[in-house]
Amino acid sequence: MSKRPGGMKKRLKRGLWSPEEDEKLMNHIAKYGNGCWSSVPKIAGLERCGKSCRLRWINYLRPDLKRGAFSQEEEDLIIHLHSILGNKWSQIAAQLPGRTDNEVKNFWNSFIKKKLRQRGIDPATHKPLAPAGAPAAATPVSRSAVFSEAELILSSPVGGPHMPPLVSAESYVYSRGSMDGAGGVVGGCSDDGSLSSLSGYNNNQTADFAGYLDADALHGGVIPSVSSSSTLNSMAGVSPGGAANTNATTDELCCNNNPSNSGSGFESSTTQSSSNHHLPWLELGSISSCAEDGNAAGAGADHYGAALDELKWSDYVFDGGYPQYHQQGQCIYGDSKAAADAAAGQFDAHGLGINWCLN
DNA sequence: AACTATTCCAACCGCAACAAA
DNA sequence: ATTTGTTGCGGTTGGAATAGT
Repeated sequence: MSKRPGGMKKRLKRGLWSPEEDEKLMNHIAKYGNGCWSSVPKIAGLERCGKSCRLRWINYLRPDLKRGAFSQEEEDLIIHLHSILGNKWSQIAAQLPGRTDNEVKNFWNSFIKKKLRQRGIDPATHKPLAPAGAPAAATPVSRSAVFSEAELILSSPVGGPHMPPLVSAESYVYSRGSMDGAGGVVGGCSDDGSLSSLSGYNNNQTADFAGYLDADALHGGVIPSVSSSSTLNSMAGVSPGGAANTNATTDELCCNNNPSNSGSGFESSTTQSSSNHHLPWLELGSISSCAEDGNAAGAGADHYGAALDELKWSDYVFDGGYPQYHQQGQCIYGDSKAAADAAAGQFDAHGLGINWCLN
């Protein structure tokens, strides 16, 4: 599946990853943690660029990935978040534990987009499509206007108990139930392009940004900062080296993420709120959240780190939890999507947490 | 059965942001 | 202040899988 030859000094392998390569990479991460991706290929004996290794890990090998079909709730959430955030896939994915930005993006492009169009909604603007013959689509919503508002929202402290509603609820209905049937969506943005109304995230239930973006509503996660929170950091998953990546010195960084290092191999999300209900291993350990700045500072982090000391990453990875390969490592859960779905039940973040904690 | 078209998704690319030297 | 290296993100692409003829 080579994309382009790309004359490099040292010939790097491209295309699909083989099970052997995956194993090497997982072995490497099990041993050293992640971080310093540029050195990973050399140390791990992979003929890939570090970037490719990173992608492979983030999008495919990470044990906290959910995989399997998107649920109705996830789909609705994606649509709704997209209406607010636009193509900020990493931020959208951050609200979907176990999902990667790539996965969400693909899902959007291959499924949701189509579906919205079928229902007469412009997936780009989330407004009703102009009827055929009408002058080109309804004045496109000024994305900048929308985003600036969204970003304003996002950048403002979330969770203020009395954050005023930013929009009133009207008729921006995405919920499947509401859309099925004649007419689909009506209403939407105000003339000035701002998202003046967003409602019915769930069956016309009145909603507003503030409510929608409430930490609890968003799987307990605080909206990630636009700056640097990555999917990896902000998803409810293992984030080996997460904060360490940003704080450690280079010397430390290059593989200081060994899980045995005071838990630093697995930092909790930078975007976790105090509610960790999507961090089952935290629940199991009754661990409070970490500092929001991603430094995992404070008692919560210490607690977390201590608990994680108990984890045996390599045990998990290579003991039972190690995925089965299917055709060039493309399906790590079994022979079919069904199997994958079934497996997901025990290999999702929850199962993972349990496994790890039990190890 | 053979061929073609379409769909889906893993992986790649380029760019931007950031940190360290 | 500048350069260099690393990481993260979003857009795009190639090809395997699947559906249709």
